[in-house]
Formats: sequence, structure tokens, C-alpha cells
Amino acid sequence: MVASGKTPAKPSPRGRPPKRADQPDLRVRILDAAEDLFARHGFYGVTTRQVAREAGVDVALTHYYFGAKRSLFDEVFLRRAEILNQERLESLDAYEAAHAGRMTPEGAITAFVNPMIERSLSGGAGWKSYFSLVAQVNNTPHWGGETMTRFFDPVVQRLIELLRKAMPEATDTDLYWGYQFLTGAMMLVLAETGRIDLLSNGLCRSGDLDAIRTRLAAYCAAGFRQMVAGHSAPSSIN
Amino acid sequence: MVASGKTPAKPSPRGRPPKRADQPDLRVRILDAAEDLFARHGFYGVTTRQVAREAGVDVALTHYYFGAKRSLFDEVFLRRAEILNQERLESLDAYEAAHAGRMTPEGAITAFVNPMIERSLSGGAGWKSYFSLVAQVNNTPHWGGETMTRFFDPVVQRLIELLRKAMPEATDTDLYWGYQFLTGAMMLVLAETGRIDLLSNGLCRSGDLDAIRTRLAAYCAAGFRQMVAGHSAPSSIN
DNA sequence: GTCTATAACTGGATAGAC
DNA sequence: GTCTATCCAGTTATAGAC
Repeated sequence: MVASGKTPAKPSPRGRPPKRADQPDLRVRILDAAEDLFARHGFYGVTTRQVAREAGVDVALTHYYFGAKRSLFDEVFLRRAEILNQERLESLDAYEAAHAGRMTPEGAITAFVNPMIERSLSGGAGWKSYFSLVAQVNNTPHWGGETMTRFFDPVVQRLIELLRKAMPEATDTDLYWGYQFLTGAMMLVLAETGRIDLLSNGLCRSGDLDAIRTRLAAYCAAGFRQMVAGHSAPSSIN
Repeated sequence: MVASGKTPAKPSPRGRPPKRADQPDLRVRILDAAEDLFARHGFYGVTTRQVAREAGVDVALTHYYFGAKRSLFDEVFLRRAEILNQERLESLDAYEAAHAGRMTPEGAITAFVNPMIERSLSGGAGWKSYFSLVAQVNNTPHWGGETMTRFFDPVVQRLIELLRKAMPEATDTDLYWGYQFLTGAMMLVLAETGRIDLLSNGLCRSGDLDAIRTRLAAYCAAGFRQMVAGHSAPSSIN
């Protein structure tokens, strides 16, 4: 909710004991614990008591700070969404500013995806949990689609805008479906489910985001192009 | 568990009243209800009482037929997995038999995906629920990756085999990652979360699997090719 | 095979003491 | 702000009547 600026502003040793509503450690510890557990077991798979135990606080405290269980979940979801959305918007803006007139699908997709890969690689365990959580919500019927839309739509619309400029021949229908494929692929890899490790018998590792970074944008950009080309020259390949 | 051959073998009107362990309606009704609810709310989001109520049977019956809640879930998951796996294997076999020596990524992917699209389009509500359920499991950490592997690996390995023949220059690493992107995209669209409807403001509809049929294979096939080409000639495109 | 009844327990949530 | 104690609705699961 609150900006990330003020880091350790503790130069008033005689003032009131730190009481600002957004600083106390407990809020953060509860959020962290909830994030970790929700990511692992989903909303219904976690009890407020588990959250309290993992956070090392009393059960009643979770209600004191966040009210109902559902509000706690919402705050977990919101916390990093705001950070992520800002980073992605900046990344897309920067890309457009530097490449106006000669944008490519690869470039736009990379600008869109990179902030997430960076956070997953260097953001710590909390970000890993967060992406796992978002990946689950992404594939949840009704409620999931609505939630993803509510939290992430502006950035996605911005990406579509850049893709439209990079591929003026593409129809909007193609752009939306192409994005759907992109986000499905991206969310699955960010979830790091361990599936590919088993499938490939250890050759590929879920956590190897560098392998993804070099592949996903190329893969999806080629997909967009092919979809677009397919309309002008419908291939008869079986 | 049991083959799908014997359909309505009821020509013995004077024998014993139908008592075969695999025929009674109740098992099926419970499975159907459970499938629908698990698909909508996930494993922990559903109670055995809800299942019983939706099936129109007593709570105790769910335990009588399936034992613990978890076994019920497993049977739901298994029931259509067997049908689907067989259909996909047959589809892949048929494609290879008809196009040996001149297989394409498009063709192999289409053969892999088509049975699912057909079932989702014409299989009825149960199949829709089932795909929604699988899509959720697909994005579930640890447990999801392990489950998907356990139930679906043979067909996936078969697909990879065909892709390897269609693109001999591709490395296994590329093939596995390419499949990861494919399955992420495919599962998201089969989940029909309504996301694309909201995102596109009604232009695209989640349930429009024909739109997907004509796009997904082309999209992913182009992705595979580009990934492969990227190695021999690393592009400097930003 | 089906249902009644209940055991045994866990869940979210809060009132009120400290 | 924090914890104790508790309410009570709802849970899985089963024993035993029909």
C-alpha cells in the first residue's frame, strides 16, 4: 500500500516507541508466513492457526491485524502486485522509449517478462512463493480470471499496445490469444512445480530461469508471427 | 479402471438384479459430483458433505464407496486420465503411421492436442470440469508436478519422441522446455477461466476452442523452430 | 446397500483479561 | 498490542440399525 522509500528511518530514539501502522514487524511476519503457506497449499489448504504458528505469533494476532482470513489473503496478493506492476510498466515504457518505431515482439515480451524473472532469481524466497501463488490463481476458474484481471490488467493492456505497434498486421483477436498462450507458459515456469525435472529425468531444472529467459521470448514471439502469417497464407500442413 | 467396451449389456432380464461392482449409478453420480466440485474449489475447498449433497446421496455413502476423501479425489483424477491417454496415444500413433519420414511439429502437436479439444467441445460438462481440475493440479507446487508426471508421462514422452523425429536438430533441452511452454498454454486455455473474456472486453471467449485449435499448434510449432534456430544463429534482436 | 446417529476433532472468529 | 479462554459451526469418519 505504502511506497517503498523510507527504509530504516529510526533516528528519533526518544520519540514514541515505533508505532506507525505500517512498520511493525508482526504485520510483515504474518504476511510472509501466509504467503509461504498459501503458495504451498492454496487458500483452503491453510488455517489461520498454521499461519500464526509459522509467523511465531498468537492466532488472535492474525485477526487483529488483518481481520478475516480472506482479507489476509488479499493483502498477500496485493503486496507484491503493486511492486511488480510498477516495475513492468517502467520496463515497457523504457523499451518503447528506446526503440520507438522499430519495436519487435521479442523486445516487448522481454521487457514484460524480465522484471518477473529478475525478482524470482534475486528477490528471495518470498518472491518465489508469490509467483507460485499467482500461478495457482491464474488457473483457478471464475474467481481466478477475475482476480488476475483486477490486479494485472493495466500492465497487460500496455504490453498488448506495444505488440500491436510492433505487429500492425496482427488482429486484436490474435494478440489476445497470443497473450493467453504466453501467460500460460510463463506462469507455469514461474510456479516451478518440479514437473520438468521429472519429465526430463533431471536434464532440465524448474529453477533454471536463465534457460527460460533465453527461450520464452523467442518462442512466443515466433508464435505471434506465425499466427499472424497464418491468416494471410493459410497453410495446409497437417 | 475397467475397459470401456461393454456398454449396455442388459440382455438377461431374469438373472440377478444388477449388482456388478462397477455398474451401480451411485459410484458414478458421486464421482461426477466430486469432479464438478473439486474443479471449482480445489481439494481443500470441498467437503464430503457437499459432494454427497450434490450427488443426492447420503454422506456415509461417499465413504462406503471410496473410503477417504483423498481416494475419492484420486479416482476422479484417474477416471478420465485413462481414457484421455489412450485417445492421445492412438492419435499420435496414427499421425506417425500416416506421416512417417515427413512429420512436422505442427502435425505432432495437433495430434497431441486434438483429443483434448474434442473432449472439451463435445464430451459434456464432466470433461470441462475435468480439464479445469487438471489445469489446477498442473500449477500446484511439488504435489502437482509429481501427479502430472505419474498420470500423463507416457503420452508426453511419446509426443517428445515424435517432435525429436520431426526436428532432428533440436536438443532435448529445447524439446522439454518447448513442451513446458506448450502445456502451460494449453492447460490455461482448457481451464476456461474467463480471463481472456475480461481482458479482451468480450472480443475473445474462453470457451471458443475452435479459435484455439487453429492457433495453438501453429504458435507452439513456430516457437519450437525458433528456439532451435536460435542456437545456430543467435540473434541480436532486442 | 443405505441411512441414523454420533464420536472425535478442527476450523474461524472474538470477548475480555493483562 | 498481545495472549488466554472459549464459542460454536462444521469437519471426517465410522459403528450399528434397518
